[in-house]
Amino acid sequence: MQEEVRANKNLVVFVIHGCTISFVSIKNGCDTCRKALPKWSTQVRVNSVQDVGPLDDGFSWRKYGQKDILGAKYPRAYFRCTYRHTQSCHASKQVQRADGDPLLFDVVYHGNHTCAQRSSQRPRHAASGEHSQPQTADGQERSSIVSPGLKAEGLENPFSFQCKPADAGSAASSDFPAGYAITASPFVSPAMSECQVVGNVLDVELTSTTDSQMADMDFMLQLADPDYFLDNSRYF
DNA sequence: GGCATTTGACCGTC
DNA sequence: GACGGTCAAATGCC
Repeated sequence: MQEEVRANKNLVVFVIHGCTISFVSIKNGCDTCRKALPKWSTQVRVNSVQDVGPLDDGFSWRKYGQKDILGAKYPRAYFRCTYRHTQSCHASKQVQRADGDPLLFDVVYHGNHTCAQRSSQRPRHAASGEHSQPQTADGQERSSIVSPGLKAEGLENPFSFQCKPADAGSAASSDFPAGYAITASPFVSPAMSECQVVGNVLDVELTSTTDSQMADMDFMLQLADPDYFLDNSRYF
């Protein structure tokens, strides 16, 4: 499943079937807290140009900006969590249509939601903008849909995994406790049937070619608790 | 009225 | 100076 892993002492980047997940270590001497936030991206394909359903990932986002990016055909939209101020949730994301494929969106997430709120209610401007709720042909709102294959595996949240150390006795895995569960919220798309998440993060086998500390780590990557990940970032 | 998006201006980084 | 990211005033919708 792993396509590529790029890692050094400060940064680890996973590229898995088109889905890039990068973590900036909190120990890398960054200037701001924002830079220490986990960052990952995914690509989402829609069925039609008008179909922006996949951009509703279950959280409530507020658009705060849009920029034309040099060399990019389409502008980049900037979103932050609606509860940024009320709950100090600093999750944000950037959405940009791919140049070569208008049906493909590049979505980059920064930080994890510290708010516990999902966008169960329909956004006020659901008919416009880039995170409208997916709707059925008759205009009814589509309920949350879980990827069938993952649902079959008993995962209500398709991107919530259990840690799976390859070797419970190894020094590396002892600090990465089995059963440690966190949630990759951005990938919980209620619009799974409407789109194709090009990259799925399921099982990451991380093998270092440059750092002996990283040798043959095999674990289930989980995203919702970056603090834990960053605390253990010495492995990267 | 409250909350959302839009969009030009501003700021920080390279 | 160019560029990307964010701010905030203006505006619109419910």
